[in-house]
Amino acid sequence: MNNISIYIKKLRESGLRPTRQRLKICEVLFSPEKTFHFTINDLTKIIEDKLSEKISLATVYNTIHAFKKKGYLKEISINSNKSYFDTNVTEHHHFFDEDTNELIDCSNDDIDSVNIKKNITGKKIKSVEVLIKVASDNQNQK
Amino acid sequence: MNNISIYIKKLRESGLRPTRQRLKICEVLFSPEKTFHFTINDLTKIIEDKLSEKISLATVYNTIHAFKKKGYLKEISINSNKSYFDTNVTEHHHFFDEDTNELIDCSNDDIDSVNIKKNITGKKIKSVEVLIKVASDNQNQK
DNA sequence: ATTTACATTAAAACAATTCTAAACTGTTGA
DNA sequence: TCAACAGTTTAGAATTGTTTTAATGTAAAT
Repeated sequence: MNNISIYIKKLRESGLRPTRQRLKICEVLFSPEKTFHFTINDLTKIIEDKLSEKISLATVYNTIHAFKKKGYLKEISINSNKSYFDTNVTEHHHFFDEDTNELIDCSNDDIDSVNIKKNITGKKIKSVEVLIKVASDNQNQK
Repeated sequence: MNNISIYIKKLRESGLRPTRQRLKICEVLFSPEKTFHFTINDLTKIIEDKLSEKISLATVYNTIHAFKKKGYLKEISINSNKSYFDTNVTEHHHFFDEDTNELIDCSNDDIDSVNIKKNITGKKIKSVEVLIKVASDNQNQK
């Protein structure tokens, strides 16, 4: 199965028709070997560079949201004015570099698995996210 | 030392002069026995109820930011359009109820302490936050 | 090919936050 | 005491990220 068919499959499974714009979004998101983090703004810029034409923000937002809902993307919990997404949808945690505003994946070498001993009654755990904020030694906490 | 003097001390230590508006903010934040979570909007509403007059958003924002910088308040990492703050500044973690958009403190009974094995070179760990998202059993992940 | 339901788009709306500029207040020092 | 200054409050404007809207365009089913 070639890349395009995979993209079409992902789009359909997310309830979306494969269109030129959405396939381009897929190419940017799912063709790189390494997973990565992005904001909507980042993504739009990358797509417009590759496409050499404008893409509507509304299209980007709606596609990203559908992928997130389907589980093809994860949104990272972070207090920022912007939303950060991750193409790595496996269970993992993050460092956040306050000097550069950059997210960095945590590997199993970096952190022991988190053990939740007790949950809220009547609720189900949907996700567990660890965010480790770091900064240069000589810098104040944000 | 009475409450007012404590508030004045906190304000001065945060680089702010004690004014009527700011003392009211302190009263709402620091007089309750139990710590709590709030958004700027929540806080503004509470203050206006107590004060029976309007307080400018700019005043609330500037005071909250000064307290956060000084460490008298913590901001919780969460992907939401709003910022959530916590008057509990001790190291602890949170449940986030996706049904009600409510933050709930995690106690030591709920979670084992998180062990970071390896850090990013040249950086210092500023904080470690765990966010456990929960929802009703019969509900989809947001 | 026609039809229908869904997509794309630019622009408007919206919400949280930050900025601005004018009026105000508390403090300091003549 | 009171002028002068530094910092404060305020309403409203500006900014930013995101969502909605309504008109036009396109994919896919018949």
